[in-house]
Amino acid sequence: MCGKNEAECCEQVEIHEELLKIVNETMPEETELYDLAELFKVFGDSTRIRILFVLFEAEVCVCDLAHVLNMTQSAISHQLRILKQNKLVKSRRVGKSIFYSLADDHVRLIIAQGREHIEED
Amino acid sequence: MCGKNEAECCEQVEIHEELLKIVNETMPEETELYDLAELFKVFGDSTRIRILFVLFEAEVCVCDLAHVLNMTQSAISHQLRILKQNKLVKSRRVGKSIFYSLADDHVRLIIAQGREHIEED
DNA sequence: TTTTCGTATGAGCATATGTTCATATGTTTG
DNA sequence: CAAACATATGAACATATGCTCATACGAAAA
Repeated sequence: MCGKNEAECCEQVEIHEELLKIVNETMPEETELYDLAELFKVFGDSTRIRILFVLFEAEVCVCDLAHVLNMTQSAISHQLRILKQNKLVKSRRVGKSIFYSLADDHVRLIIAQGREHIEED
Repeated sequence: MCGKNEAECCEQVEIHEELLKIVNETMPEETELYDLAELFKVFGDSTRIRILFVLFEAEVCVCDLAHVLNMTQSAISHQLRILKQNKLVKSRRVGKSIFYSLADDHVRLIIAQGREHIEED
């Protein structure tokens, strides 16, 4: 580990204090950091990503999602719950079925940015 | 579970076929879906998010990151490895220290979109 | 060259996560 | 009301993940 005491690290003392100050000013609250990580965690699963890509095209019921993605109704349902809790999708009941759709356009934008990133070189 | 056979689901047959066709056309390759999820997984941890917020402000060495975020050098180093592998940060050596900085601006954009989303209502 | 400093990394452990299975809930139909 | 259908949910299990500890690596200084 570096430095013998708090202020001494990498032989930089002033820069250190400066950095601490700036970071303390710009770093979001603990709650927001946690919520942010929580949000991205939702995007961090290929099953949920696939569900979102289907919802980019149409409003569909759980049953169709399961069929199109070739997965169990239960698995899909569990993931939809997570997507809904994080307000990425919304649902409405039509008879026995429940149709899911995108909650807002941030979802498209975030995924678009992600695609741009991984398509570099 | 729904439907007795493949084409029969929620009493919708044609819509089903239509959906399958559209999804097959627009759904990215398995590899890309996996990479996308992998990328967002990187953003899905508050420690890494905090590291990125520091790098938003300045180019810093591992030691300073550990100090500013009040975490072990090892823990920070492990996370930096993940961030680097996914090309979110880059590094350069200066003497004994290694300075890390943002790899590109997609990082800022993605996090900005995320913040917008969680700040709704 | 040996020591010191800054960083990287592998093993181990505790926790988190995704899927399956069984079952519950809610709606429509007979 | 009972049966059938669509979806939701809890428990269990296997895998993934983040941190710690010990240690290795790499560069600079003695």
